[in-house]
Amino acid sequence: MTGDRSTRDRLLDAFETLVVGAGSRSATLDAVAAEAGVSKGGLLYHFHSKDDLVEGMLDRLRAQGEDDTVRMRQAPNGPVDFYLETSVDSGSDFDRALIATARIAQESDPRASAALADLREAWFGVLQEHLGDDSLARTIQLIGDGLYFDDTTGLADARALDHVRAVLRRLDVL
Amino acid sequence: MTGDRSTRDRLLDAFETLVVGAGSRSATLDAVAAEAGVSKGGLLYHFHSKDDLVEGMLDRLRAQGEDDTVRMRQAPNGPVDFYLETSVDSGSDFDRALIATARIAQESDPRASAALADLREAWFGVLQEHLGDDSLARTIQLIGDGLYFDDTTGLADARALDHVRAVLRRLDVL
DNA sequence: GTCTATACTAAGATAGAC
DNA sequence: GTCTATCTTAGTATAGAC
Repeated sequence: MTGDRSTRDRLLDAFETLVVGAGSRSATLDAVAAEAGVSKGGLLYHFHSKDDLVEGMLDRLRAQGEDDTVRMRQAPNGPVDFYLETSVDSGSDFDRALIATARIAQESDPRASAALADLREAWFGVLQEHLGDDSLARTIQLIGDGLYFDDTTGLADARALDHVRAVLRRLDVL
Repeated sequence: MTGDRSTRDRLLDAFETLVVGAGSRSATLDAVAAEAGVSKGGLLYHFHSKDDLVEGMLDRLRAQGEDDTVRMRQAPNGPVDFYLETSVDSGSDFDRALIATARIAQESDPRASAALADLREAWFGVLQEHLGDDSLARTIQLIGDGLYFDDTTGLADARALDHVRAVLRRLDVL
């Protein structure tokens, strides 16, 4: 068990990086292989098709998502602040997988949409459980979605999170 | 001045429809021409390239956006409710143009990002002016972004808007 | 102003050597 | 398990007829 990533993992990393950076359209087999430092044939040994690459990414995302909800429940500053903070892209592996998945979901891939929907349901569950208030939980989830959207569209505002915290304090949530 | 749309407009409509439905990758010249009921050659007479199609769409979006901020200022239930309501896709021409543009922005087209940023700045200006509160204006804008994001990712919740209104009433905004 | 035909290019995928 | 070479398809764009 060294820190080395397997070729398979490096290929998934490369795929996500390219999808995040320029859309799945630009994440061609050639580009993914080059980014991972592997030949196209090498890539196709691990993943039979581009579609297979998506499946592999979603499998990894699901595992990462389970870890995330556990951390959300146990977060020192509470699940709400944890959720908001992690809605802004911190550059983690999980963020990258999430952004890549959302992009692919928007290109009408039902498997990606389903994976995202599952994740969101889990997050909402933790928020609802903690707040005991559907409207508040939904609204906070929407704020998280907004932070996330702005980030991925290049519209991010550095002070956005502080503004949100100020408003949530008025609602006695933080 | 009849209700007929010019071929040029029908081509832009078709382009937006395809981008919204399946991403700009699927909005091929063949597909756009077919959707508009024109041959590929006919399309290329009006728009010299796919890129030209994007420019045409952005020009139209800017004009639609100016109309929208005027309506937002004059909305009977106030700008906040107008903004939130129009953040959910109502199927209007403007919504379609906006969703198409956001998708193209996410594929790293700086012109699309810039057009979106201008629109958002205008909306924020109206919210800020009406509320006199930066934190609240930003937070409401994020909620709108969240509503919009959920809509475009197939995660929309029919009751989301009601939940948001309930929370905003607690803040004496609505 | 719109059409058909076609050249060019890029991407996905396969086969088989090493 | 990874490589090179190659086939095939699909998409962009041009040329020129009508």
